[in-house]
Amino acid sequence: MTESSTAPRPTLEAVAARAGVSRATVSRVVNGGDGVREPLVERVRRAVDELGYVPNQAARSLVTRRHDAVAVVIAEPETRVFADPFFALQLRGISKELTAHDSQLVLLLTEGRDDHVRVGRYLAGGHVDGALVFSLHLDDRLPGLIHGAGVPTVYGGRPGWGDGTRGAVYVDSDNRGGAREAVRHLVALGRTRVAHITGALDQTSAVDRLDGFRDVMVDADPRLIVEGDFTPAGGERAMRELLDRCPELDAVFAANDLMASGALRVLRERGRRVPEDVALVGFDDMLPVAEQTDPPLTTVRQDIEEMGRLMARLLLRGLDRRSATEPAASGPGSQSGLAGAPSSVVLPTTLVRRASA
Amino acid sequence: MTESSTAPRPTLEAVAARAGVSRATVSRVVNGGDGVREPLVERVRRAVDELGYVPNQAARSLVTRRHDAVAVVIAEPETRVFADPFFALQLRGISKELTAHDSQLVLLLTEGRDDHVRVGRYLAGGHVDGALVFSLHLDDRLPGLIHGAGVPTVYGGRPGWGDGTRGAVYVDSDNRGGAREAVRHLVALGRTRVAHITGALDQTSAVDRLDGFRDVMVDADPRLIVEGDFTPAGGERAMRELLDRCPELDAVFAANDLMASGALRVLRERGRRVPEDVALVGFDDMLPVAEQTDPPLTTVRQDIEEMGRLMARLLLRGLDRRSATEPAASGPGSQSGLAGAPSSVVLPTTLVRRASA
DNA sequence: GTGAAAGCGCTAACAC
DNA sequence: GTGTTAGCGCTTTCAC
Repeated sequence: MTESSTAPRPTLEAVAARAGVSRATVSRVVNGGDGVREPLVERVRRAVDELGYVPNQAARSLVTRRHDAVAVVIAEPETRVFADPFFALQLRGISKELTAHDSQLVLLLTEGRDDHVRVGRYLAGGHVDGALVFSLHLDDRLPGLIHGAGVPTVYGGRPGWGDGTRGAVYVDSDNRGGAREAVRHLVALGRTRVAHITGALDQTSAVDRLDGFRDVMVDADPRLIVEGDFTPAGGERAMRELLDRCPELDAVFAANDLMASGALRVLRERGRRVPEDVALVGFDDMLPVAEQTDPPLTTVRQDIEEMGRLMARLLLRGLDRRSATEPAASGPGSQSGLAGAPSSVVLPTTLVRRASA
Repeated sequence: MTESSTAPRPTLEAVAARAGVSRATVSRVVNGGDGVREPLVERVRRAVDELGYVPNQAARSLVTRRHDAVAVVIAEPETRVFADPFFALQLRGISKELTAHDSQLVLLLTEGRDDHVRVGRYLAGGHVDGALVFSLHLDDRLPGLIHGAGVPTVYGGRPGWGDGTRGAVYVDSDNRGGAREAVRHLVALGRTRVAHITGALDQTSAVDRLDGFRDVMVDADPRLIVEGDFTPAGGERAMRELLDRCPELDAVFAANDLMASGALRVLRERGRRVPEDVALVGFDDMLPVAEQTDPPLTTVRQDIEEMGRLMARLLLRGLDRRSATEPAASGPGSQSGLAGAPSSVVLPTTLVRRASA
């Protein structure tokens, strides 16, 4: 294992001794140096460099109760977690924003229900200043546990109505509006037998997109709606079922691009031309997928990285606000529902027209 | 922001008071309960539950110098970071192993050179017990910084020969052997004009695969080797160049599946049949890619998730060993090169035959 | 076996 | 401005 000496790291004390000042002064310099005269600042800085001093974060957190760290919880029980670039993009957005704010990203991946308790315990343990939580499923008890942990939280996607999610702050896309636009586009193309491959219906994004579909296809033939699971394989399966049940369909709206790509393969395999025989619209505008299918996908774009960034920004803003007002507002039982508290954001979507519809 | 009361969390002290014992006893119970008599253990446990006590990790770390956290550093400057399922898979493997060991995963994504200093500082700050580092580029100063930080580290992929990487522990695939096998397969198929699309040559994996290619195609026409960058777009670009330079080529070995998929598109676009006119082999066996291209890719499989798991296991084993021997071995300047220290692992690869070659 | 007491390294009042 | 001091909540000798 690569590593250098196990020599004990220098402490504030050591720096103070070397610079010939008190620990308090060193502390001030290390934390910005306000209210310390220039020559001293200089002396301390030099001592810090010479000794290679780095503050011990544990000691600092112990007194400040800040950690400059945020947990990112991805509650995806299945193998799907990362195969989907979706999470990756959100993570990037989050990472950028946190970095800019000098906060660390602690990644909590949950593989199954058991992990939820672990996550709850971790959050309650006061390791992090806040949490960003994704991909909740309707029956999750995670929100309850998180609520119980008393950690400021922003959700990615509108959470369901489980424990502790009323009043929750979240960032979401306009899933319903986007779906509506997608289906309207198909209708405008003259398609009349429009099918829908839904996402996993235990997630609000899938439900909202289905609602959007129904908004336009008010009395859609129920055979034209099949539940998928957001994976390419699920898209294939759903497409086969649709084709079997309703061979005369002339358009498909898939709840994400990954499923659309699966559907596309099945359509080709069954000899349907896209878009001539069947028009196809996806959701996400995940470039590596949407641009590289043949034909490229018409899809509903949501700015995923921006969603991530926004979540982080919302959380950090809340934390700053709270630490600013803390002395006054804190106390047993106080809720953080102050005026000016961050509130949820729903981002608009746009239809991107390519060749598939 | 969702959260419950800001009521101060109970401390050891509080639990001790409630259970009618000393802090020391509570601490013992919380940490396993050895050497505490059963009735007391029970009393303390109940008090813990009733109060909802969760240990404050900062306080604990301050004295134990353990953090039960491991940093995962992904040094990928470009947008590519996550679009590539490669990282995702490794992360999953790592996450599983860390979880089983009750360690947290702190994700450090670097977007550019500037971030390296930040990462170095973070690691030196003693936030984590060790680090897992990926995707180093040859000119990276990251290894130097990490070495300087004095944190036990395991690398993903053989690091180059920058600062502080001699003697480094790493987990890698047998890139050279795998490449050899791929190219031999093409040769066995009767192909004589075998081209190679390399990965980004500032990474050892790309260099090793190129070496493997050369091992078999001993005096390959230099026009048949084009540098790619591990992305689909890079694969397309490289394939175009190859076709322009050397239209008579009859086989291509791409250094990963993503580039192979790009190459495949270009081959189709230029009217070459795969595998009839041009046989194509990839590397990775990234299922969502390799299985779903048309035709499916023949490729060199490496077990990426297992690599991640192994990296974590190696690191954790090293940490355990070290904390066990610490009292004796530590001291200024001591290196952790003890007998029994984990050493690097190179995992075998296997050729997976599908339709493309 | 259990408790008392001494810090871990730092920040934040409060004096000077 | 700068130093002094009192903890933050926990683990860990060391007595009993």
